[in-house]
Amino acid sequence: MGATIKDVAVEAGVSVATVSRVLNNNPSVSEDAKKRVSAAIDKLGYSPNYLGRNLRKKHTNVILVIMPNSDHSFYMNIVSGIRRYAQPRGYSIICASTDEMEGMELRHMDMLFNRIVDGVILLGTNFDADTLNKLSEEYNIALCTESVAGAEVLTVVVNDEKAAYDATAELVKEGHRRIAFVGAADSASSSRKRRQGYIRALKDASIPIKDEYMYLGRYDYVSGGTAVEKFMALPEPPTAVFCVSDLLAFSAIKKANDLGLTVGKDLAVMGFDNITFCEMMQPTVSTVEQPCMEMGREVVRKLISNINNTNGDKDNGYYTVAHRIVLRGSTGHNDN
Amino acid sequence: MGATIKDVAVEAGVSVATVSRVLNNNPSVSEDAKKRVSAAIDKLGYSPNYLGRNLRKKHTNVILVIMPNSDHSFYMNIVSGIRRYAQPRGYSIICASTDEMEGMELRHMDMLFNRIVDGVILLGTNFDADTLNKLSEEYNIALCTESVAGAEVLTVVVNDEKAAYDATAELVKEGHRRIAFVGAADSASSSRKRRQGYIRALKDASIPIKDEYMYLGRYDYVSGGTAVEKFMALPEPPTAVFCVSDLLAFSAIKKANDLGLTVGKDLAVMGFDNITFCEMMQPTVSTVEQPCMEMGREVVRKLISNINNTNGDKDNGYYTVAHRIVLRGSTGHNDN
DNA sequence: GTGAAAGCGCTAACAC
DNA sequence: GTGTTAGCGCTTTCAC
Repeated sequence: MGATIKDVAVEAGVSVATVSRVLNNNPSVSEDAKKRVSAAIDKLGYSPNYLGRNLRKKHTNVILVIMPNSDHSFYMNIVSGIRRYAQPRGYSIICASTDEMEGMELRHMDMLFNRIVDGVILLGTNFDADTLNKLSEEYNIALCTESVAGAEVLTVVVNDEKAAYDATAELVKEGHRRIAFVGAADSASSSRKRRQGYIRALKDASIPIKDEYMYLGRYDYVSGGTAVEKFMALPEPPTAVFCVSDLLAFSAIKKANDLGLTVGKDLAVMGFDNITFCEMMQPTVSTVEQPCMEMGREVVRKLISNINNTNGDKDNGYYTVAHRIVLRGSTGHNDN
Repeated sequence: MGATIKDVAVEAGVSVATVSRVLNNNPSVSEDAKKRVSAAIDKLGYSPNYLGRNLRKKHTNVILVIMPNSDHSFYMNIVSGIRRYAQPRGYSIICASTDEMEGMELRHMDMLFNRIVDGVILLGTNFDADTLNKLSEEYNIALCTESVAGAEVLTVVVNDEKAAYDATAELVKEGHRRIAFVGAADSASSSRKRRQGYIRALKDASIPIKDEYMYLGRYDYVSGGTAVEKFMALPEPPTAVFCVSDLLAFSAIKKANDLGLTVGKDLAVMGFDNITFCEMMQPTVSTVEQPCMEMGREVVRKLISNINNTNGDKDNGYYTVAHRIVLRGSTGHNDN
């Protein structure tokens, strides 16, 4: 088992250099030699050992995507977008997830330090700006969906502030004046920015900001329900809730249902992300769509360009990509 | 950038062999040397190049998981189980997904052929038994959640026939006599087996099998709704529907709702997999739970043992793992 | 306890 | 158009 380039060479009666040349589509090799090498490869069932190749070439053509957790089906859409761009260009994409465990992110980054991958795309990160900047000097990294303030690192995100502004403004337009907000802790820059957008939209509509209409928990499922429970116990409960993730919206909707409210009528709920399940829920859920495919494509496109950029001027820009408000049943709109 | 073992050696005033020894925790190295090497490593910010290391060691300690698509959040739970076992044992797990595209599976397997990974776990496959058997001779591969008939390859799955039998029997026990089935094409062994289990359960209850109560589509979301639409147009529509995936159940439920039926009362729906969203749906959905964590753990445990088994007798066994029926709102049970 | 040196499989100068 | 050879960064015998 495990034929090497040398085996192929003797089988084909040529030197290893010639074999290597046909492997790499080097034009300067005769038709005859090419044919004999191909035959030998087939006969021996040879495939090149990439450890040797990559060691020599000093790059691997694989890019690692690190996700904070694995239950956001939203991340998968980004990965799809990344893959669709990268694969035809000779890059393999591999994924790892942090499962929100301490130290895991750094563990995964080892693949970068150990030269197993050429670059890393972080779909959310716990690294601070300093660390990121230092990392970015020596390695090719990029942020996607979650920026970090002060980090001069290639990042592509949605304009979170504007997106939240638009979502909230839409709720206002529907006639709501008592609009609550469910966010994650402000440490997540996306949630912080969305909260700012929410506040700005209320201000623009001359609606006073109420602390009791703001709930900050975690990005995951449970917090939404807790928030709604709290909101609905208020003397003046809100008529609309804007959640910074669809998962949060789902749990908010469920709790509202349990409380006997008809979502879309008694209470409007708006999510964020537009994951597939939004259309499967009952009612379907309104949300802010992040253009996952496009984000994935853009971030990997720029990252690859950085990787191939030997002269030091890499693109560490901050790019935003257009969001879209999707109105469905949970805000009283018709489906389809 | 990119210090090598040689740099560390000169910095520490020792030979590369000694550096390598401390890197690999070889006991036969003096405290003093160890200290100097560690200092040099820190100073230079050195991390070993795994391409060199792996080339020499002839293994990489990474295992690849290939998924048929990326929207089954169910797969992610298996990957979690795999990771939780593998990581503490020095193995990295990386994921790739086929996105149901022709040829992608083989493309990903290249990582195995190219020695980039030590083994592969297939969460569903398009390879036939012959191919799999041939592959398994030379490489370490395993199947999980989806077996293939005639393949003598390490596989761990749920007993699909029995699981479907139990699910259907439960529906019978609830008093249903008109029970429909929504499956994927029989080419998917899991779906075929589940259909067999469904049939056996009906037979055991002396309920005649009706062709018009059987719908075979795809594993994904849409088919469920189509099926329900068809079923409900029947002169004698079913009172219960068993779907071979939760996604199918979700879409069945949605369609039933659209048709004005109250799921859990007018129509019972049972899914398969127990993905997280089952608890978020309205009503919550009853299902057959596959013990993802356990499956992941078992399959990777056995695969790693195969990888480390230099003498040729590898474990190509077929293992099943216990399923569990979870009763929720969609079959009229309380959510608790 | 430590170092010199061979070699893992491959690519790329260089020579012819 | 082809072969020879050095060497990518590392581990591991084998001497000492």
